[in-house]
Amino acid sequence: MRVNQLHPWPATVEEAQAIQDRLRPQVELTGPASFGLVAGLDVHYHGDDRVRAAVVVLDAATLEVVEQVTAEGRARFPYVPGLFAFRELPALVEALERLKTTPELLVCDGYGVAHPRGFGLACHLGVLTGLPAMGVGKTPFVGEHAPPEAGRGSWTPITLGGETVGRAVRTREGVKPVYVSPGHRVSLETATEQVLRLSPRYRLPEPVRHADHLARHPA
DNA sequence: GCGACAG
DNA sequence: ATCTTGTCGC
Repeated sequence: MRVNQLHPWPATVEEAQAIQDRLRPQVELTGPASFGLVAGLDVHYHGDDRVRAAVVVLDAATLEVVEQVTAEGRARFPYVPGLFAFRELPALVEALERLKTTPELLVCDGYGVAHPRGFGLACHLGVLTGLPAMGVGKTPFVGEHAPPEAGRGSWTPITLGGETVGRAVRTREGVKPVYVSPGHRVSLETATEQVLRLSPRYRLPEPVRHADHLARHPA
């Protein structure tokens, strides 16, 4: 698929933050409610700064793999909480460009608008591709939330500065919740519905599990 | 000031 | 993220 050209690469924390602040107004929090093809994205780190990005496209109805690609690269930015996207973006964009199919939803390993400046990795990828995108985090990052009830499907809001920016969603009975937030062109309601639909069996959504596996053990 | 902080 | 064994449970 075609991805917008990457903006000039930031050399400092201030420049990276400025890019986030400049792109943030482009984020849309409404969009389609259902999707035919859904992509999971993940990045594996190895060595000092080597990264391998993986994108796996699934049929949303059957959860069968339709296409999978990887891309190798280097992390071109230090790890700074809140600027995490700048480590993974180049490799993920390169992998997306290798896709023959065009997914209708990107499920990212990380956060969307539940972010210190309201512009996490899922927002960044959504804006660059123009596709609906959502973030699924494995650990709490920003804001406040109460633990959801133990049953699968229960959730509680994640609030930040009085705003609801995401949800802690229980995808498996009695297992730690995942932290869901919209990235681009999806509502929080749809993101919640999708994470549950895509996680019929494990804590993490199938597309992300496939991407994680592929990034670690490339074909 | 200090610690904590998506992956 | 990564460095790492065994163990419990479905």
